[in-house]
Amino acid sequence: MLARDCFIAQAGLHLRLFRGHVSGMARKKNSSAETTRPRILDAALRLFARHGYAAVSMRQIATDVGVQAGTLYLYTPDKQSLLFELLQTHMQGLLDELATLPEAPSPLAALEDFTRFHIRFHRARRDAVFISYMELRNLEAEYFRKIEAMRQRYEAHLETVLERGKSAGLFVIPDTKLAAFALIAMLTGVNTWYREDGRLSLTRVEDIYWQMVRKAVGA
Amino acid sequence: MLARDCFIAQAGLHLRLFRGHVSGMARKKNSSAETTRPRILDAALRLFARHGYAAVSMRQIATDVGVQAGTLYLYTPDKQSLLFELLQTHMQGLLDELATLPEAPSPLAALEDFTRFHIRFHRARRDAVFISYMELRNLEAEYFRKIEAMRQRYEAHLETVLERGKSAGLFVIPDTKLAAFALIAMLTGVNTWYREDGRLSLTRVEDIYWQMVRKAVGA
DNA sequence: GTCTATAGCGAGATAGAC
DNA sequence: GTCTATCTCGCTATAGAC
Repeated sequence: MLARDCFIAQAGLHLRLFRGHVSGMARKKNSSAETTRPRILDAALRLFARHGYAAVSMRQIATDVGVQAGTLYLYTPDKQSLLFELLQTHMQGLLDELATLPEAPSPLAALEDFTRFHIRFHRARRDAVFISYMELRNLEAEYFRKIEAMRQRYEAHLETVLERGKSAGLFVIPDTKLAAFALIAMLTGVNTWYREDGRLSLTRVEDIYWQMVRKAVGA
Repeated sequence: MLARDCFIAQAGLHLRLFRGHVSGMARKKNSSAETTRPRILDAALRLFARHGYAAVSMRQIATDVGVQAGTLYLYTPDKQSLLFELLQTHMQGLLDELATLPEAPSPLAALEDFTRFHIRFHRARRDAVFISYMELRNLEAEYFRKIEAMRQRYEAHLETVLERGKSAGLFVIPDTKLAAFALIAMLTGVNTWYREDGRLSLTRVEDIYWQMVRKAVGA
């Protein structure tokens, strides 16, 4: 609680300092500054996914980026902020890309679009997905609520699709909320076993999962 | 490998010392010795599940049990052995209980039995399940392989059921392995949202999931 | 069988030189 | 903008008293 307030204050301060610095200078000669921060986030993403948030030290992240540990604190107020930013960026990207899906002509088409989108997006960002599911508990309460709210907006999209198909008499679903949970868990599960050099292409996997999804909702 | 042998040797040593002490004395007044080890495992299970293996300190486990940190090392050679024993015990329990399921009269009945068993068992041991999925990466290679092999034996059971139903013309399944992965992910997902005080009983949840499973395999 | 005490190490984070 | 140096803290694990 106290730690939380302290953290928010620090995050605000850091943001202000960082923006002021960028807008105040016209030079662009030393481009490492613009690329260091993304590289820190990339390294943190990969290391957190591989070893777990708690198991990764700031020193490891720094080594991976090629800077000293102290340098990290020019770009983030602390380790927790790094995690939160990764999760928030991931969830926002998920919602943004979902919003770009074209309006489907039918609930069935909308469900297929969602199925293929979910598999593709989650596969492409498997590290972020893994962190999103595993490290939520390491977020302080306020941050946790924000990420959780974004996740629920994503689930709500699928629920709406299912509800429409049910109302139109196309789907047979005993419980819309449970069906949404079940389908998302099933689709996300692809990440636990799929390998690029396996016997199936991702498109083929999409096809097979779509068949199972379609049958599961009784269409 | 070395660590494991070391652990067994030490556990044996400890057992011998302990027995010698008890048999040498007639008293039984201080019974804490028999209960301390299980209590350590219980505490570790709960804390690992809640905060993650790397985030939990031996001091926290000791505090939870009500002993000093140093005392833990009378019952386990190190922290990693604690994790491995929890995972192994869980997986063995899963396989043992699966083996007690009565022979089903048909592949459809066998699939229903599996579905309900999986939901019930995984719900009852959610902490161990969570650790099994999250903390595998914290195991050293040798330990990892052992747990992984047990998991594959469990999956093989479901694949066999699906294959039989497919051969009998009861199921329509484009790919048996993918269907097994998909169903297990879907069923395990119950743990992420189910609450004892929610609107649905676990039996009702089993019913609803079984309907979805049955339709997904085309039966 | 549990305690206190501590060795030895590495963590997160900060200060100030350049 | 990055470095070196360092503060303070908590960790795993061990030693030895009782």
